[in-house]
Amino acid sequence: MPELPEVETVRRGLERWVIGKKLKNIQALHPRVERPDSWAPITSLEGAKVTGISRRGKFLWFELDRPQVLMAHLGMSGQFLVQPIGKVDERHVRARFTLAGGLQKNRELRFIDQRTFGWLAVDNLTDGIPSMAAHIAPDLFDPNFDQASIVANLRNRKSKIKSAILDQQILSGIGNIYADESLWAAKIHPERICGDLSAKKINLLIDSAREIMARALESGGTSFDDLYINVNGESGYFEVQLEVYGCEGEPCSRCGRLIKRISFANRSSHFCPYCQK
DNA sequence: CAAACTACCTGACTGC
DNA sequence: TGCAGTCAGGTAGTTT
Repeated sequence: MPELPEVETVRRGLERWVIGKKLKNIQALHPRVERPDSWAPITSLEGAKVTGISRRGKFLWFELDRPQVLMAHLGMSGQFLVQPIGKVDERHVRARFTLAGGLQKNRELRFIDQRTFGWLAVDNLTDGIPSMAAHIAPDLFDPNFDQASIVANLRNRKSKIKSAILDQQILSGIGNIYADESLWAAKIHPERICGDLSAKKINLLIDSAREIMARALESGGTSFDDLYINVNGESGYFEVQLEVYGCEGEPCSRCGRLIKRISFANRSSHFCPYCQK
């Protein structure tokens, strides 16, 4: 569920509530909450102080006062919530950390995940990047994002453009919502072959994605229900600005034709059949 | 190798 | 009301 703007909203919330705290009484409450290739059980981080919260694409990690990091991915339904200790648990609490020290007392961090595609892990850094995120390309807001080389890379591909922009190893952060929204903004049909698009068109697509995600971030992310909420439990408001995602059968705001939904690569694509040839 | 497909889960909703 | 089918914001492993 969460894409870059939602994960970044969560990161900022964690930054505010968790930096400077020590992780205590760590509990893993579901057999799949830890990635099988975690370098150590998350409980081994007992007493670690959080010094920073970083992100690449949709991957998050907690920097600690020790060489390891606590790695996290929200998957389709993961959430972090900061709650008073002892407050009744939400329905799918998968892990818990008491936040010790600092000014606000008696708070705990909960990792909640209905569908269990999210995970936590202990990981190590190489050149500042955890091994579990090393295969993920820089995202559209990363200073290392090299747009010219990504455009060149895409122009050499034979896959459908939407599949390519969802591939986190080419460029990261874009998910199904922002892929559809960006393709609509750039007037590109999701099934167009990458190599058939001009460099200008691909640049427009990436610029559109960056601009749309920046606006979504200002609104606190996109959410339709309580499956995406920030660390304070609040929903984002960007859904009111969506042009195509979830708008099947509604008129396109540019041309008035009805938005269509098709299925490929096991997921839905929403687009305007007139604007996006 | 790149590209396409499948599996991994729970739960809400739709139509019969 | 029950039950089968569909759908959901993601990634990783396998197959072609």
